[in-house]
Amino acid sequence: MNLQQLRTFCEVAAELSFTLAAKKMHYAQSSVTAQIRTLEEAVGAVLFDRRGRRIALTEAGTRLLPYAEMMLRIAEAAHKEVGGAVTAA
Amino acid sequence: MNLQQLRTFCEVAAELSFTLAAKKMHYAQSSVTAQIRTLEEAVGAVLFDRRGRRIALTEAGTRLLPYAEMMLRIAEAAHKEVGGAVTAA
DNA sequence: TAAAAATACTCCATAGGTATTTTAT
DNA sequence: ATAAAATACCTATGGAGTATTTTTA
Repeated sequence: MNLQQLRTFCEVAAELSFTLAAKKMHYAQSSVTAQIRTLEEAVGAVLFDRRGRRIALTEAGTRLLPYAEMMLRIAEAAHKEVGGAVTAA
Repeated sequence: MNLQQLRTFCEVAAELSFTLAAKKMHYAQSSVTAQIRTLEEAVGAVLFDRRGRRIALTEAGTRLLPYAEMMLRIAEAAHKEVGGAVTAA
């Protein structure tokens, strides 16, 4: 599990489409597929139901979502807080 | 910035030693050095003062630490919550 | 001089891409 | 027939290692 996968996961969950998420994030569609698959392996659960051209969050995916969003928010906050640091105490 | 770097960062901050952190985490010492350097580049700040064989958290490092710990805690919680899922709603 | 961090380098795993195939509307 | 996801395959980057050098207590 890593932050980039979580970003992609959130985007796919928002769009409910691998293809649209890929476009928004400037990834190839196959890269999004791969990222989600890797994330699914990492957490040990299927995150999306693939039903032909429709996808939907599974229960596991639904549970993961708020955690993912939280981590991304914190990562962003950390980046701001620390990146602004001049390292002079 | 990724979770593995943050784990390593927390361990180094706890031990105040690249070498000890490497041992604990079963990394080579040079890998820890590299991870920290990459993380420093990612956040745009030096995280440790290297003073010969002593190292110490910089102010930026001190600021980052609680965020890193928080992200790791949430990641662990997410893993538990979701990994336990049977995906059957 | 001894212990720790940095550096130089090598190797391999994987992330990302393109092209194609499968699948369900 | 078409649009979306999966798959096959390739390449390049970088993550991790070993070996060595630099540094300072």
